[in-house]
Amino acid sequence: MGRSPCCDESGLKKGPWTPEEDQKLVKYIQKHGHGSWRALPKLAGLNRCGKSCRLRWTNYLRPDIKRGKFSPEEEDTILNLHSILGNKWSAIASHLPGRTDNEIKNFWNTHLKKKLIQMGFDPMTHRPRTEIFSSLPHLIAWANLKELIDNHSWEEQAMRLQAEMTKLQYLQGLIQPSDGSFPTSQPSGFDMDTINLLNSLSSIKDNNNNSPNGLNLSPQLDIEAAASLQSLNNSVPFSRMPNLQVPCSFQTPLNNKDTIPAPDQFSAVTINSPNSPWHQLVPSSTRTPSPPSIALPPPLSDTPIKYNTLGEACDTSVWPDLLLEDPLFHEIV
DNA sequence: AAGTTCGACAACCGCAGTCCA
DNA sequence: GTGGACTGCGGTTGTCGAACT
Repeated sequence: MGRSPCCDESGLKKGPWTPEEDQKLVKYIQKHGHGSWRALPKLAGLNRCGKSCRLRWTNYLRPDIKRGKFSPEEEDTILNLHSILGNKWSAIASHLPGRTDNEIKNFWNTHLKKKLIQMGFDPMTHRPRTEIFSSLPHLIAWANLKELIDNHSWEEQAMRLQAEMTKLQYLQGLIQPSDGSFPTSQPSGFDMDTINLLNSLSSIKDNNNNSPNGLNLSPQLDIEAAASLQSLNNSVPFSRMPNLQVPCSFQTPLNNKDTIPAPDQFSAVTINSPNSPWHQLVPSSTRTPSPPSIALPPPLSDTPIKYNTLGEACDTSVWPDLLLEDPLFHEIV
């Protein structure tokens, strides 16, 4: 075991590296390899500790490092892997060629984590932050009461409150489908973890097949992933789940040309009134199953379309219109 | 224009695991 | 088997430039 000797020996430089130091380090490693990091600084003529040299090399100077913005595909992979692996940055980095664990960690902390929180998801569990939704009825009631006192009649407000509660129930049903209260798209026992795993397997497999920089899975794992996908496809409505399980749009216009057909086991039905431009997807016992090929996920890089838990096409960067329209949502989030 | 705040990211710290004498 | 040296890893801090007041 043994604790590593402290790097703080007096005289050793700390802080940002200068171009000259970088050049020395690169030159030395190109010529001799890094060998022992502890011995390297002296040999390379650097007034740094070996640990600092190692970090500088692995996180910044290594020739195979890919710099610049993360692509949407990389972001997708990070999110999926993080939902399974948690903060195992090195493990995640091993699936993203050219990216370092430090870079991914920073990207997560500065971008993705905030994004998830803003969307109301717990960045650690990737599940909806239920405390927000459990407090929603109270907040809505409070807000409505305030508005009621200010502006409207009791009758008018009673109707509004009822509408809000219906909206909320619908929302909860979609986000937490396992409670079985509202339209649910998943068979019992098919939880978020399974979805995450499935999602990741799907993206891993796709990356492996389609990208020269794809993931380096062993053939065996690839076969297992494919087998898992296939078996899950037999029991699961959709094999390609959305990023983060973001509930995307809860309703889509019926007359929209771009509307994606409801996936297998679901029918589009109108809600509220026959003239409503909106529909929701509900389990359907009458539809015939789709061919297996439909259930297989399209290649990640080739498909701009993503699906929410109901299988709707959606833009994962967008929150449900229902929520976004609600000023209360902005107050809470 | 100067001061302050914020965000992004590079770098550091310290624990834990592995290797080897 | 033991303990020191070394490396890997994840969390945290520091720095710097941009945006804001």
